[in-house]
Amino acid sequence: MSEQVVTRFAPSPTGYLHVGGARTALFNWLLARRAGGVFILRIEDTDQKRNTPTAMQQVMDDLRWLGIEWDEGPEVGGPSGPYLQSQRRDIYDRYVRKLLDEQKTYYCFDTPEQLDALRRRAEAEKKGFAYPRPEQFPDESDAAKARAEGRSVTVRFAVPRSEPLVVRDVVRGVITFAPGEIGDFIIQKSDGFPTYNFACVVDDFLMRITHVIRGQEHLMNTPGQQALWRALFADAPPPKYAHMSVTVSDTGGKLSKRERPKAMRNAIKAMQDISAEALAGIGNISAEEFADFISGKTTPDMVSIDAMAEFLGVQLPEINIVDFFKSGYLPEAVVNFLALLGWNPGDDREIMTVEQLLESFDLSRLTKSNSLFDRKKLLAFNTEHIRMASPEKLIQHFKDYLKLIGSPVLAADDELLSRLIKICEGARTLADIERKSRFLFLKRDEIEYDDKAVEKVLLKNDGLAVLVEVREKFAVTDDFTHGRIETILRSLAEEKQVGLGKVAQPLRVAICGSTISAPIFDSVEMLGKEKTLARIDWTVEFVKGKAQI
RNA sequence: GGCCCCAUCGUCUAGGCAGGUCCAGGACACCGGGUUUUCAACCCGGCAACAGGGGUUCGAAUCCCCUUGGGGCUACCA
Repeated sequence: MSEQVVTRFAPSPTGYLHVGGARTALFNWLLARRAGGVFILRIEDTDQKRNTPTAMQQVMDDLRWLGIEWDEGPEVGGPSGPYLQSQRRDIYDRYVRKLLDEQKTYYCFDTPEQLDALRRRAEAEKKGFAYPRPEQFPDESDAAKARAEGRSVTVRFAVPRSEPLVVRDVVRGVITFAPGEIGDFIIQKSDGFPTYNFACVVDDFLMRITHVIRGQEHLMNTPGQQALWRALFADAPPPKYAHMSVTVSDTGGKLSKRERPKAMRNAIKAMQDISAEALAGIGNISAEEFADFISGKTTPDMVSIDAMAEFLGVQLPEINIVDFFKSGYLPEAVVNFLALLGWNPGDDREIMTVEQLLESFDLSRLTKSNSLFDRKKLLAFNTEHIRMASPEKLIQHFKDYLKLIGSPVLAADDELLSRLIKICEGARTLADIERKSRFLFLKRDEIEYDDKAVEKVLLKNDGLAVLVEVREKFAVTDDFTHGRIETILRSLAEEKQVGLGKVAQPLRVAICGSTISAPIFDSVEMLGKEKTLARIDWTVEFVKGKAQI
């Protein structure tokens, strides 16, 4: 029997791909690639209410950005399609029918209120809730009658109670659930759609999945799913299950999409004198919605949150994969970091390429305990991956990044881009490189002068006077090259018996508006004589005007 | 409340299954110093952990039990 490994990533399309999902996808992909197997992307869109139309595309884009390609799934097809569960309803219906005929499942007609009451009673009695299975299962005529009366009809799986349910987990070993502990769960909803627990089992079988790597939040689903598997596919061996540790946030609890709205809310609360009305306008939500958001009652969608954050200049914690892209991270760094969240190669290696991860990945080295998402470590990884990346790759990533954020640096040709990248050696993110370079591509009136920089560097310590001297020296040289510029600045500093910083900083602020830029000699050379002189003139004028006020 | 999982530096972890080689190793963070035209990067040094309590054993971070703490699930969500 061929032992081909088949894994899958099965997201529900409710929004962007977030770090937790990306890690799950990565581990499954790594295992499949490592084993020369098949990696499937399956979209679990069985909840009509939660699906968002653009989510599937977003998830696919994000996976591809990370370099995770699927062998079967949307857009690429495959022998077990369709890969959207919403398009497989007839398949699920057949299996529900089979189970119904075999008396392994039964119809239910409860209202939400009735179920609620049942749960409350269990809680009051300090017992776990398990649906009370009827002595006699309702038959087809009962179901037909209920439907005719407009009552909701669901189908529940009668979970075997003769013996404990035993789950063998790759990470956690043998886990035993007492008989009756896992209650009869719904496999078909009243709208006719299958539930996750059912569709998942059917599809894992039909798509011949051999390994399921997923988050620990699914551990409690496993005994039920395995029981279902035995009821449906007794002859086929179930997939091996590996439940990974959960990634927790530094603010406590499972890392989730709520992180960003939460941070936004806190930021708004911490701010003085901001107009609720204006902000609501920015976020394109009503005043009521805004008030509800601040009070914690509701959460606007991500577009609103992002718009408000951008308007207020608030840096929200990255949580979706696309957030990291926007912040200037390299996919290689994100992949590397994600891989080490709950897994390690068993030696001291940390910075690893995808190829190295592929060589080393092994299910037996998944860790059991939860891990905290440490952004600072990711930053360190990113710094290292920028350093390691080949010039070709880095320039491509940089261009993708510039395009994404709509940077003026996009105007640069490849030669200039590679020079910018080179002189910004040591950058932590692509955003650093962009920030240090963009002044070259701005018109004079687009440059924003940082008040503090002007104050500290130009108004104090004769900064302005030094700047004027620099201008005079620059004006009389025709050789406006890196070497010449360096000579001019260094000799001026020497002449004045001051450090180079005293000369370079005023010039830096003059040409880019801030104390942070690419190295000064390169910056001046790239900007060119004409623009440099013009910016100095403009700055001198601007600062003089400011000093008078 | 019920069920389940987990527990080594601030954080991610190695070591644990096959107890002595671990007065616990690495990385990030942090602190101090160096380098320096800014921000970074870089170099050197330092701080820092086996949750607590019982066992088992000649010997326990490693095995067992309890306590405590953290997390997950408890939906006609996935």
